[in-house]
Amino acid sequence: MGESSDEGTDASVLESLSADRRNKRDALAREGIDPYPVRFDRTATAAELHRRHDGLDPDVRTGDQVRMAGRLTSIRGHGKLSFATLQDVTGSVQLLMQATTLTEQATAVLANLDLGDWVGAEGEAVTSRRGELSVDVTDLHLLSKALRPLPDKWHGLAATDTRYRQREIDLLANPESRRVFDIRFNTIASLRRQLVAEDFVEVDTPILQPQAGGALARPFLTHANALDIDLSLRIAPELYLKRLVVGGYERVFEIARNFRNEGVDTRHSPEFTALEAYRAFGDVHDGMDLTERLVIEAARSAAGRLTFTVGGRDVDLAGPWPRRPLLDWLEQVVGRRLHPSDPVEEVRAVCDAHGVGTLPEWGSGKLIFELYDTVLLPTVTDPVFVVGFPVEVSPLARHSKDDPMLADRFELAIDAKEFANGYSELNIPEEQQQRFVGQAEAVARGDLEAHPADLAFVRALEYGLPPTSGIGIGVDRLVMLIAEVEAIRDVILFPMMRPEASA
RNA sequence: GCGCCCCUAGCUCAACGGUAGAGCAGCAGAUUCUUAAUCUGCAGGUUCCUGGGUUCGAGUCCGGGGGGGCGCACCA
Repeated sequence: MGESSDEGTDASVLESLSADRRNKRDALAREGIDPYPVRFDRTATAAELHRRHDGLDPDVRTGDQVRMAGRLTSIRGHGKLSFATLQDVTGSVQLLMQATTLTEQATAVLANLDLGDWVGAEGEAVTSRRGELSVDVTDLHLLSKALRPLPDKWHGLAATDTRYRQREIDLLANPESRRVFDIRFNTIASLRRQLVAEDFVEVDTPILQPQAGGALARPFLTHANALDIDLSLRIAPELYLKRLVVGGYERVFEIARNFRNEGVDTRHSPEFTALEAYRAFGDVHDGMDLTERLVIEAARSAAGRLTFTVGGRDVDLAGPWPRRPLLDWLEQVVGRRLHPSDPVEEVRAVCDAHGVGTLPEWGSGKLIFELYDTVLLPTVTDPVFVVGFPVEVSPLARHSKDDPMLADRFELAIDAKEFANGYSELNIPEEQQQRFVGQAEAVARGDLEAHPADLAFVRALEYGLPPTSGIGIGVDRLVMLIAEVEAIRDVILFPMMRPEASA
């Protein structure tokens, strides 16, 4: 927001609201009540209390003495009787506070309470006359003071930049935001659980790399002072993971934060999360099988269903998902069989006819890929595996046994977006070397996104990479689908933003 | 990068170019069954910043700057 806001110059209102809260805190301290106690022993969460006592008649005393802790989200003073809502990680429970039965300390704390304060409450589980499960509080502890007022309890927090910059209050004020991130973490937990169950080992590989490989993208650059060398932030963990397979880890995966120095929009974040998994002795078909299992089970586990609606479009994840050869599908749509071996001018003409923008240095394979990306992909809603991509745009994938210009590679398309990618890994060192040379020529032509030659990787292949199936899944996009949100920023806790105005 | 839109009280939002308002939150009071509690009263503002003008008058219209959103292009 405005910027003269540091230094306390804009001050007035917020300052006085905070001053009130500060004064209450200090008042308690003067009465000998520590406003920042070091610990509190909780004996029950809100969910546990509801589990134990839901369904009781009104005005019942259970005899169950509990100590609850959480944040105060609502206070309804009623003279000598007050109601409050205490919210913890599991849910919320009502506090019922009667002046006649509160301890002296509880009375003092209650008098100096504000919305947003962390409190610990001791008392008996009862139901109110209206039948709501409540804690009939006898003692009350301030656990930490909220010196700043929370957003509107009913309308929540709507200002988008505040939601992203101060995610903590977005989570506090907007249950919807909390729901989305619960789904995110459940999704990731499910992916991890499944892979571990299938004997994959979770590993971690370098984020700072001498050269960023494993994908085609512009990297972020940085510098290591100790070695006086330039480094890139990784754009994909692929090459290191395959080196681990060379080293004998037959099944590995990494849930990797990747960094790409490219556009920021609803579907792209410079910092995003990918799952990559490699499995020795498998091929591209095993990769598709694994991808389908992982995605379906993640959706079931995190959302409890397989149908989702995003932006008015219905997506059904129920399998098995169709597998469509790219060239067949393209033929149906453009009315002509294309192949990477076709003369560039002819493929380019098809691109022109379908309004696909091209660059002069692109070969037939790249042009075919662009046709897929801009003509075919946007028509997808339910999941489809597209198989058989030009080798020209797949520098790390094995060529197909019966067509050396096509790679044994799939992309998983859902809702007009690429969700996953995978292939039979190229494990022939000389061919990998040759592919890198081809990419180097692209660099020479000015292509900023060609794959750099990685000699350490080729050397690793020379020690022998077994036949290997590899997959990569875009975790953020998967979460967007399962949580039914349209902006990638809504599934990333702290998305990249310009810094707030400096003091 | 280009185009369109937005920025008003702590929060959510009003104000044909005409004295900046409401709800919630806050403060004071009433209230032992509320749960968006209710009732009475009070207070709360450099309208993101900055400069100029149609002019008597700018939150509103124009220029510059800042932040954000959406769309297009590149990308996953």
